[in-house]
Amino acid sequence: MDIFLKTVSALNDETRVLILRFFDAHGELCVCDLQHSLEMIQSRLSRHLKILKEAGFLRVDRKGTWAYYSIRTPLDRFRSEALEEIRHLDIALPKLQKISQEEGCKL
Amino acid sequence: MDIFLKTVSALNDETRVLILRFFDAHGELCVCDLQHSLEMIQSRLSRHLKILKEAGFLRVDRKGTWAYYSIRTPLDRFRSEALEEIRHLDIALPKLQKISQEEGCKL
DNA sequence: TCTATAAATCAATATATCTTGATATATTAT
DNA sequence: ATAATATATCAAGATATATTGATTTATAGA
Repeated sequence: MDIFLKTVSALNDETRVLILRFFDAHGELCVCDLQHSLEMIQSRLSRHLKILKEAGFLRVDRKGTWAYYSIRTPLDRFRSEALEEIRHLDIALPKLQKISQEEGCKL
Repeated sequence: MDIFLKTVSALNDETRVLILRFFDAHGELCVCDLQHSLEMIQSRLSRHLKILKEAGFLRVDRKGTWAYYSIRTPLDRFRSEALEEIRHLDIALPKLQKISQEEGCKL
C-alpha cells in the first residue's frame, strides 16, 4: 500500500507531471537545464526530482557536480501506463534550454 | 491535465484505495453496507465515494433512499491498470456486512 | 402529514503538501 | 586552502485535503 501511495502521490502534482513529460520528450537532463527550461527555482526542482526518484520514476547519474536525471528503465506496467497517460495530455511544453557542458550553469 | 490529476488524486488516499478494493471484491454495495463493513462514519464515506465517482471510478444507482455504488464499466486503460495494481496490494479486507434490504440500516 | 431512515453537505479542526529564501554539502579549478 | 558552481536540505508560511459532528435533503411508511 505504501509503495502504491508513494507512486500515486508523486503523480499528484502539476509540476511533477510537467517534469515527467519534459523528461519523456527530452531524455536525460541535469537540474540546471531543467531550471532554465522550466523557469523554476532550484530548491523547488530538487524537491520534486527527489519525490519522483523515490517513487521509482526517475534515476540519477552523478557526473562531478552535475546530477543527470532521466526516466528509469524499464518502468513497471503501472508507471509505464501513467507515463503514457501523461504523454497524451495537452500540456504546453517549454522550450529546452540546454546550457550544461557548454559553459556551466552560472545561476 | 485536470482530469488526470483528479483521477490520480482520487487514488492518493488509503481510505479510497480500500474502498476501491472492497468494491472490486464484492461488487455493488450501498453506503450503509460499506459503513458497517468498513466501520466508517457516514459523512466520511459519502465524501470519498463522491471523489471516486467524480474521478470516474464509481457509478451510482439510486433505488429509493439507497444509493448503490459499484465500479464503473468499462474502465479506461489507465484506471483499469490502477485497479489491477490495487488488486495486488496486500490489504486486509474487512468482512462484508450486508444489511441493506434485509432489515434496513437503522444507523 | 408526521416520523424514521439513507445519504449528502456544511463548518470547524487537524494534518499534509507546496513554495520560497536561506543555508549546507560537494565537486572542480585556481 | 580558497573561490565558484551545482545540488540538496532546512525552516517558515501558504494552500490543500481529511476527519468529525451537525445539519440538510430525499424517500418510504404509518
